[in-house]
Amino acid sequence: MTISLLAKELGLSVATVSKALRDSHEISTETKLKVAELAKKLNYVPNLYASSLRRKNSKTIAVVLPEVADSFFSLAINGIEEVAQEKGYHVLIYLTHEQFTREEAILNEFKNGRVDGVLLSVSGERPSGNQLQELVEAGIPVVFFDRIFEDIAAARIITDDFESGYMAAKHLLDRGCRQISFLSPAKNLSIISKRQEGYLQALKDAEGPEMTPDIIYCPEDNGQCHNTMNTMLSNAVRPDGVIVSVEKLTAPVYMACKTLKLNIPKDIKIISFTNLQTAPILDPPLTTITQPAFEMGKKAALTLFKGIEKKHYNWASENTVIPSVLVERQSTSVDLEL
Amino acid sequence: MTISLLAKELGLSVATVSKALRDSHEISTETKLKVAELAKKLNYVPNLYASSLRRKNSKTIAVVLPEVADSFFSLAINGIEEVAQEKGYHVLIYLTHEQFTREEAILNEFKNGRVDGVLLSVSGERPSGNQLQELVEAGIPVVFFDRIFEDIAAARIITDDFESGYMAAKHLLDRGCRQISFLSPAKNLSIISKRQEGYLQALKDAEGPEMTPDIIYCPEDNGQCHNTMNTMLSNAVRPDGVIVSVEKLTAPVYMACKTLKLNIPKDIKIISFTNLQTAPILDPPLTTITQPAFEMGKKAALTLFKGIEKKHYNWASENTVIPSVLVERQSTSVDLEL
DNA sequence: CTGAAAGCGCTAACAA
DNA sequence: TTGTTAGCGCTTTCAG
Repeated sequence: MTISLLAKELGLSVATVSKALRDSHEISTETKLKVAELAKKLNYVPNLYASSLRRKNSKTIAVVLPEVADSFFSLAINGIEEVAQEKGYHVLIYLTHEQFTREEAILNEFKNGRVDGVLLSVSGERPSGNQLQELVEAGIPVVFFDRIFEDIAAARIITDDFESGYMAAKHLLDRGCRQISFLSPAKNLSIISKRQEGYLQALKDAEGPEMTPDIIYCPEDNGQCHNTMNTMLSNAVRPDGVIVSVEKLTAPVYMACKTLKLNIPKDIKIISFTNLQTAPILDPPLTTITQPAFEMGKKAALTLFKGIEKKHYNWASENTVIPSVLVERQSTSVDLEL
Repeated sequence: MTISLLAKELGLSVATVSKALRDSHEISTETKLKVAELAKKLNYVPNLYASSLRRKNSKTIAVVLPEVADSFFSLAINGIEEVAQEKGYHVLIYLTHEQFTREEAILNEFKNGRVDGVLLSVSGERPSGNQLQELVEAGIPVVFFDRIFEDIAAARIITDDFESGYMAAKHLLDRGCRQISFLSPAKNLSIISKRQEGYLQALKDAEGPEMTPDIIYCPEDNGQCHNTMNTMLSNAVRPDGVIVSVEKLTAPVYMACKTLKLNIPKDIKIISFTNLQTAPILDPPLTTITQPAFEMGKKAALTLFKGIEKKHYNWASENTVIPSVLVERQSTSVDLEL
């Protein structure tokens, strides 16, 4: 089914049919009706590629993520998809698996009209600065969400990672912890560094004797990670509080505590950056710093469409910070109602 | 950057450049090299829409899911994306939110060359039979995964839901349960019915006095669900075993038990269909039936590409069943080492 | 081995 | 209000 077929059937020109289909003001209501009717009857679906080629837009956006097996990104996708569907846009999804080269290759493909805009959470290895710069210069709207690349002038939807890190540490301090470790994935992610800075600052600001920060790197391959944790927790001076800076390290820590028969929160208190919906039914229920994932996804998409629709000339300097919230549960409680 | 620009620069024709770019055998190695070099230097990226329009394929597949905030689908996406990226394909993602009308609208868009193939997990309301039929008839490869629509002849990648349901019930029976409830979402999903049938069969097959099945529907809006569970668990004859047929009902059940001070597994044993990675650190650790999510995604994509590449003439009758596995943990244990 | 030319389906000047 | 026409960038016969 093509426009020209419709046109022939109706005894009209392709131009007229095309305009009628797009509800142009220069077409009579009568013909519009006739066209619409036949289109429906014959189940006409426009060829998006033809129209994209001609109009130089594609009605599709790209979402580039490190991964999707993390509840933050899952929730964010929901937010993104919701507004995209509302706007009649299609959503392409790409996973970088935190690999720089993949990210580069992916972004490179967007330079030729493939997508009308890009939503990006940069990979851990290092951000694809050049590709990004070129994209932005090519006039393709880019919105960072959650994980940004500072050097590129693009809109940003983030949460307050420094604040959150500070908040997490402060929370543990308030609960009496004096030896707080910060558990970090090996990657040099900006958001993790910010959380880490917040943690360091909170230690500095704390009353009483100075505390020595303790940052522990846990590579993502399981074996290693488990060992690191076991060592950390079996040490003579083991932490009495742990900040888990990233969701995927939560389960390993809990498991390690179980193995070593460390009681949470009596022996050690744990707070974790996560959107896990099972936090309240963990053993014990986990105190979390929860990111507004859905909202961030939604807001990011909304901002991207501002850029795509060129409604706001300075949309690219938008810098939205949506606060994370600390939800206190038993993993950091002081009384032992467990 | 277009082919004709490259051609001009090189003093060649567009045809030659096009062929060189696609590594055609009718082009000399020398010119191929020259073309490749300049293309890289000028950062040429082919316009996918132009080539799609011409070739009638799009190098993109669609993945249509009920939702993504479920660990099964998150994991499946990873599998899908992996093989798509390997094949150089793009992945469009669409969420139906279990709504029939959305699913219909989405599928309808695929009729005009938008995608080369569709990976579909049907929505809960009811499957979009007509749209699907038309898609299949239009020659667009469709692969069902996890949730299928029986009446449509398309490849299927599923798990053994009847078996799993049977296995779950059998497991509880073996652990001494005599009053087993089956917790179901309100939707009429084929996979849930299969699990349910397995459960019913297991009850029938069980030795000893006949047991009355008890199927409890929990609508997805939270309040309702919570009430239903509270009622179920406060009844005079409350269940001593529960099969949670779908991931998202797990947390509510655990919460309800907590509220009612029911001890799992002493007072009530729970087994759940879920891919939650936090299952081992729940309170208590949760016995699960785990679906091979990543593998299913991967296999589904692989099968789809068979269809797209037309390598196997009868790929559409492929019907792969990947078994789920029962992982026993404390939520169904008989001794009270808790 | 290279090139000329037609056209994929649609849109947007411009004419009528 | 409708129609004519010229492409968008690419692929693909078919000639050279």
